[in-house]
Amino acid sequence: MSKRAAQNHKASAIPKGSRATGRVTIIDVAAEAGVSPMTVSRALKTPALVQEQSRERIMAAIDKLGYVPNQAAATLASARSQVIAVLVPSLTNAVFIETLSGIRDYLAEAGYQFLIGETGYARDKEEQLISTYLAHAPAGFLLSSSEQHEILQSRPASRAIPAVRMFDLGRSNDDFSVGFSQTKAGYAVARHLAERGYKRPAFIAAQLDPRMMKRREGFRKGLQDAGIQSAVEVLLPLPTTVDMGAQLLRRVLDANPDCDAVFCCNDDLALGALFECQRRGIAVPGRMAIAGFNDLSWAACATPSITTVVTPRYDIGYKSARMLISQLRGEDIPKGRLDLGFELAVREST
Amino acid sequence: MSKRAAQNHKASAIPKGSRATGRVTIIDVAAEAGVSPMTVSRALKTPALVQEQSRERIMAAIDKLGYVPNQAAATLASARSQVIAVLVPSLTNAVFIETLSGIRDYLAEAGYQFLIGETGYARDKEEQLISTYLAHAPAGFLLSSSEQHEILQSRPASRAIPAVRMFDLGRSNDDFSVGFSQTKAGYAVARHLAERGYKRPAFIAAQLDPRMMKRREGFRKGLQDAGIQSAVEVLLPLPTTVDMGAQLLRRVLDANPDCDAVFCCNDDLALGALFECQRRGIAVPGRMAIAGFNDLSWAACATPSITTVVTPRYDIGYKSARMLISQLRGEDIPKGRLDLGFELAVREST
DNA sequence: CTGAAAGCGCTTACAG
DNA sequence: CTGAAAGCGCTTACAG
Repeated sequence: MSKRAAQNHKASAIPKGSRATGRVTIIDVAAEAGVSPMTVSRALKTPALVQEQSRERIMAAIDKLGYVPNQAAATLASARSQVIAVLVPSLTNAVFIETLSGIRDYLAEAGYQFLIGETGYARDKEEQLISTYLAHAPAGFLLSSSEQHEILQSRPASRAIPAVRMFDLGRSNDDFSVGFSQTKAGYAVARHLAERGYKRPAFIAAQLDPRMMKRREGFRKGLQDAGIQSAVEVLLPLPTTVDMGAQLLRRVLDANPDCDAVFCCNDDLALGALFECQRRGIAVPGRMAIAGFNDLSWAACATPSITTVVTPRYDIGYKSARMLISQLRGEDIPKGRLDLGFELAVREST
Repeated sequence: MSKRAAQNHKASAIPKGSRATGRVTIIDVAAEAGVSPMTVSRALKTPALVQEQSRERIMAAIDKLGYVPNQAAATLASARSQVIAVLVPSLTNAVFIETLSGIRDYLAEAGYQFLIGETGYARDKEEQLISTYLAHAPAGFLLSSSEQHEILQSRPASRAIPAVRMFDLGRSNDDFSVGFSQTKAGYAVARHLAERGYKRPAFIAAQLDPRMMKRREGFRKGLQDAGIQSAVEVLLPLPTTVDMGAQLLRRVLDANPDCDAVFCCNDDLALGALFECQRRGIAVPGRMAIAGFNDLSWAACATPSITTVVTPRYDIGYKSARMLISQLRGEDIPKGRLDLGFELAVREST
């Protein structure tokens, strides 16, 4: 039994000047199992390289002593950590939460932890978070905007940290991204409303991030291609809430009472718009059609049920994480965009 | 300029057998500033102990070289990390997300990072996560159940890791907890319904965790004290969704058509119940009153607006983190429970 | 399949 | 206010 292991059993004198932490180390396990520390390390990381008999004795020693590996030491020695830094715009938005669930599920399988940063849709905040996280030597980054990507890629090649961009697809195939086309999704909603015969559709949005702007762009183009003129657009650079949806609908009606449909750039706004219609006795969809975005849990069971764009947000998280870990493992995966697509769920509200 | 710093400027030959990472270290900064590494370390951690002139030269060197501290090395050397492990039951529940926002805000101010674990309301999952996180030598834990607390406290005193329990209050003053009384909140809802004159209130719940059971217990007691008999209780051990609220309401009506009010153990269920009433043409609150729990964003602006219990979930996160950091800093804070209370928001639905 | 030596980049514990 | 030495607990890079 090693000196340190002994400390765990009887209060032996701590050597003068010692910094002993009392922690069980790989050295204690090695002594207990009668092998070298190096073999213990191998038994943990690459068991196939260790003789079965040694492996068994090592595992028994680990159990007996209650050994817990010290990640800080491993990270320092290998210059690689098992931590992935994830940056999302908001933590109060169900969409990103589900993406985090996907990330978590994949990383848990793969044996990684993750740090979550919330950028608040602000670029300087993003940069600050990246600096902070670099100190943790993360193995990789999962990001939700393109600028950060560039920051990481500008590092010297030897120190490059892999990154995958989520939600939106990169413009080129030069980097890794997983998502779907926001523009096409907006376009699809416009075409659907046109086909249903709505003449004066409005667009409302809050939390004006680049993705919202792409949905709007696609929506405009769709209306244009259908020969329809948008009734009105109301955009507010404030956080998205259900109540905000009610407010925006009021503004739409004030500005253009002829409006007969509204594309809400997310389901929170759509729910608020629906409640506002109910409050005013406006029939949905008879007098006003409502379309949302994301298919959050209430969209399908609202009265009336809400037409919305079903987005693959869980999958975006899961597959972004998978793409990142593949890179880390040096697997030969093609660079480029993974387009997971979207679906338009047509329901009662349109 | 040190050997390593030089490497960053010109591709000097890498010594045979070297493990140089190419990273700028505290040694490079020290050389650049003309002080010892120890002084650089002090300038970063305890600037007050370093002469202003040295400090300025050090900061200039840090800027010039682009030094980023290596947390793994710091953690290994000091046996303390700047990471807090947070365990919450679910990441798809807005309640816990807002709690995480509070935690994040306080920890960001205090210079800590955090790892988030999702227990899925399962005890074995909790224990497994604690083991995993212990390998990261977290400075402390923020937990949401009591069992884990005991696991951590059973460690030898010298290696004890501080923990604070969130949401629910501890039974005694022996440990740290921040939350409110779930039982009293349930009680308050019952008394409110009784005062409004409802005769046959039902209770519905999903995701049956201990907190739900306490709300139910309080609700029962409140009805009893008001001399009212509950119409029926429907509990399902499945995840909470809006649609589940609609299903549960249907079951209540099937089992007891006389029911005139329902206490939904959270707002997701309440929203689903409201939609189901609208679908069936059941007047709310005329024929059926609905009360929820948590005051999520839609409760106040639904049609009709939903009576609910306003819970201090952001504050629970913020103040739990504050309590934990106080402990870490060795500040003299009294052990015990911090009761943040709750509020009953009486609205149109009751 | 296994091990001895050196090193990762910090901080501790002294000593001045 | 400052610094030289040792050590935190692992993994790398060899060598067998």
